[in-house]
Amino acid sequence: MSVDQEKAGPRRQARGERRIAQLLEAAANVFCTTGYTASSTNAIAREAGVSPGTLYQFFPNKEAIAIELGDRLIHQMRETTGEALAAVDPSTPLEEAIGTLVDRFTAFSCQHPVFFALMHGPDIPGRLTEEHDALHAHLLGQVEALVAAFLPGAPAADVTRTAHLCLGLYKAGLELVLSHEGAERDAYVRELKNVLIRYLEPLLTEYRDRATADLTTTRTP
Amino acid sequence: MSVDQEKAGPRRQARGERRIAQLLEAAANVFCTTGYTASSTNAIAREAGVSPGTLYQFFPNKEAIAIELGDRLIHQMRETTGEALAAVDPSTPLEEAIGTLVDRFTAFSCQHPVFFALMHGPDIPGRLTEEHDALHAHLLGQVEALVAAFLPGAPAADVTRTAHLCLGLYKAGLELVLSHEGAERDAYVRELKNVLIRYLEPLLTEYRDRATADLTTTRTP
Amino acid sequence: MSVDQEKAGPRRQARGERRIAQLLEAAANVFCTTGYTASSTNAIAREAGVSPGTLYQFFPNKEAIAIELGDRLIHQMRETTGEALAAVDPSTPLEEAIGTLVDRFTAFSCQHPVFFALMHGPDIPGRLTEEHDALHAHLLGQVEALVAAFLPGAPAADVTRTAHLCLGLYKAGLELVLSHEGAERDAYVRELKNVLIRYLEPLLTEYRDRATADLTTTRTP
Amino acid sequence: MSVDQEKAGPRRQARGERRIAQLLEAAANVFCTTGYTASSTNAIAREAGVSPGTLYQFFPNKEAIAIELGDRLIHQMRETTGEALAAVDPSTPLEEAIGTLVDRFTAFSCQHPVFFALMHGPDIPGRLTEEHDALHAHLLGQVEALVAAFLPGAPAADVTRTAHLCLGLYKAGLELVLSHEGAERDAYVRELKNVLIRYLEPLLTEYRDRATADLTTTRTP
DNA sequence: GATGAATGAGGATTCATTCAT
DNA sequence: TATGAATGAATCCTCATTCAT
Repeated sequence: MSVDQEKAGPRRQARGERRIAQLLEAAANVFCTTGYTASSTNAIAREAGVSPGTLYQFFPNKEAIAIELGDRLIHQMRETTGEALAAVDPSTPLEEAIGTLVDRFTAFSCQHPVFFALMHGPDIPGRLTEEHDALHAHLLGQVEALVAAFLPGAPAADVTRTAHLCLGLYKAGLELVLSHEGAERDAYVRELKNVLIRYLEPLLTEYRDRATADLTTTRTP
Repeated sequence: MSVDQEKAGPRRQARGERRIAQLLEAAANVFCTTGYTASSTNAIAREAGVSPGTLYQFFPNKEAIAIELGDRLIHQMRETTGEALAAVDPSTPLEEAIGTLVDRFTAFSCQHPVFFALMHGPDIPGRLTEEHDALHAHLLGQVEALVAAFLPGAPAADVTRTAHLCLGLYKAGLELVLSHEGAERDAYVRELKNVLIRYLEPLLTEYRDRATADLTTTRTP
Repeated sequence: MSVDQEKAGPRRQARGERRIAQLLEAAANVFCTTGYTASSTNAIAREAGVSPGTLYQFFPNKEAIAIELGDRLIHQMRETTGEALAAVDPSTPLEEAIGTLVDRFTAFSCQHPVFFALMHGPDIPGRLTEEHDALHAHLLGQVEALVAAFLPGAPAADVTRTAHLCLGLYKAGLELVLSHEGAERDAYVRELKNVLIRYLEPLLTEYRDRATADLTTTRTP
Repeated sequence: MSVDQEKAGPRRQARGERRIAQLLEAAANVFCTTGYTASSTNAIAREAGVSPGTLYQFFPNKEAIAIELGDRLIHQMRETTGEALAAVDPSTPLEEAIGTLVDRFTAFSCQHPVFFALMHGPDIPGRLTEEHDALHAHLLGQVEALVAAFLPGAPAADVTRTAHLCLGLYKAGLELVLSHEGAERDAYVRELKNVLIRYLEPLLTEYRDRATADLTTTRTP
């Protein structure tokens, strides 16, 4: 809290931040080219141009790197896609909403390929590791919020299930999108939107009808 | 001499075949619990209760194990789901077709959890290793055949794309199915069917209409 | 000793002999292409088209194979080059003797490349393994006999030393001969002869003179 | 920062250099006692008193160790025997030249027994591995230069062949020298010199005469 | 005799992580 | 902070040899 610390502290922190950013970028590259499981901390350090020791000065282990990377991706995503999410409210036509969301998110994923690498955890279904869990949980939370908004009155279990499905379908579609280019990629984007729209549309009307019915039922005792 | 061989040969082979089956079963377990990439041949041998050397008497490396495992799964799948596939022809109502297929395939996947582990290749999108490729290619081929049958006259590129999508959606749904149990699992199965039906239904009518239009155009010159 | 044994015995032995020959031939091939140290018994068995177990029915270990191979080579060599050795007596002019011997032995080595592989033991000077020792000792014995014949009256130590040298020089030359072909190989053969002739010629005259001197000294007291 | 590097850098390098020297010395010992092919990196690490991982921090594999060892030997040899080579020019009487060279080189080989172990490649004639090749090529180059100097006007092929032979003869002699001690060793050194002198002497006069003849022929047309 | 399955120690090599400087 | 050397357990895989059939 002394003046000295106030001067040195930020400078150090600044340097530390640069190192961390550098390491995370390197990690992103390595994760993308090698896959998370097969990536080694030594390889990340090498890619970052620092020694292994330096890496461990900032991260206690490999998983921590992935977690931090995931967190930063979440933040960046919020900044990039936040307005899109905000602009989407239940009054938006579904087609438009899905269109905007998928466009934004696929654009983000294309710019940050590591996003996909992190989403695809180490294969074991059920057993999620912390970093993938964090990323997944975040996305799921957002999707759940959206689903809840679009399906008012739907039971929590249904909302969760629908959100899980939407996220899963999106990830599946994204994989195909990322593994193609040009016109074909665009075609996959289009189809992914169709999948989601067609799946959700009936749910929307179903719950709208049900809500009306409930209303009627309630009003006419 | 021929008698000798007839007696001894099969006996040897029998023991070997048992070992192979045992190793493959062990590998399936290890792949499921550890994930393919993180699985080690030593762990597989240990699980099978044999020495590492024994494993290498039958398989040259880890990939070969996955390949053989995949091949056997494909065969078993053919036997188990073959009639379902055969019974499905374009005259079948889509809902019924999808229902049967998804039921059969999810049942199979639930009985052979390693099937999912092998379908989920080592994280790196695009870079497919041989064993996952084989499995994936087989499934894709079947799906393509189905899609082609249901969308007669569709351009090859569309068929392929649709097949890719269906398979991807199925895999995504399967992951959710496998990670739930009981009633919730059933619910996911239902929703997975809905996803596929709703996505494909419009394509069917679209191509049917187009075919009719072509017919009309051709007939009235 | 019964009739049965007399019938079966030889037949069995004949079969065994064939197997042994087959294994030794395979071993020769493997030793030549892989080098003795790096050769594996499994590889030899595979090359011979038999199982590892069969190999161990005839040879207790890898070294025994090399020993037997060496012994057979010695026998074959005796048959092939024996007359050459026999024909060489001190009355033969050195040039002719060396010429004949080198020709015979290089011809033999070219026909049996494993001969060289076995002569070149596992690198460690001094530490000779049994099989190479046997081969080496045999050759050395023959060379010593020759040297002793050509240098009558030479002290044993000198004979041994000269023999060691001649054999060493021959082996060095042989390596060069074997690693060339056609005219160049012939040139190396010629030069190898020259090396030996020029080295030994002075020794011959030296000992002849010394012998004469001794004679004179003894006669004129 | 530069100060840091100037301070830290060399210190690190110093430690590393010491380790490398230590590892190379250990490797030399192991190669000598076990032979190159049969030597294991684990054994080398053990001999050096470090863990296997440490070895691999400095050398990517066994061959790299041999290569570096060979390189250092070449350098040491240059320093130790360089003046001897330099002092030898065609005007030197052959006997003296050979005497000096053999004395120097055998002295060096006796002090560095691994030199011989590395010269003796892995048994397979023709198939040279990089490390032995480097050493061999270096020696051959020097011998060729000498031969060319002593046999002016000799065709390149003859020079190369003669060099190959001299080197081979030297190696053969060296093996004998190394496997004896005391007076007997000296005797082998003497004989090795004799071999080389007697083999080369006639070549010298031959080419001298030929050169004179050419001169005469040219002058008296 | 012959087979081929079985062994387990040992080979090269990698890797997450720690530590002295 | 930063370095890079150090670790040692774990990786994949091989090999000489044995054993039940």
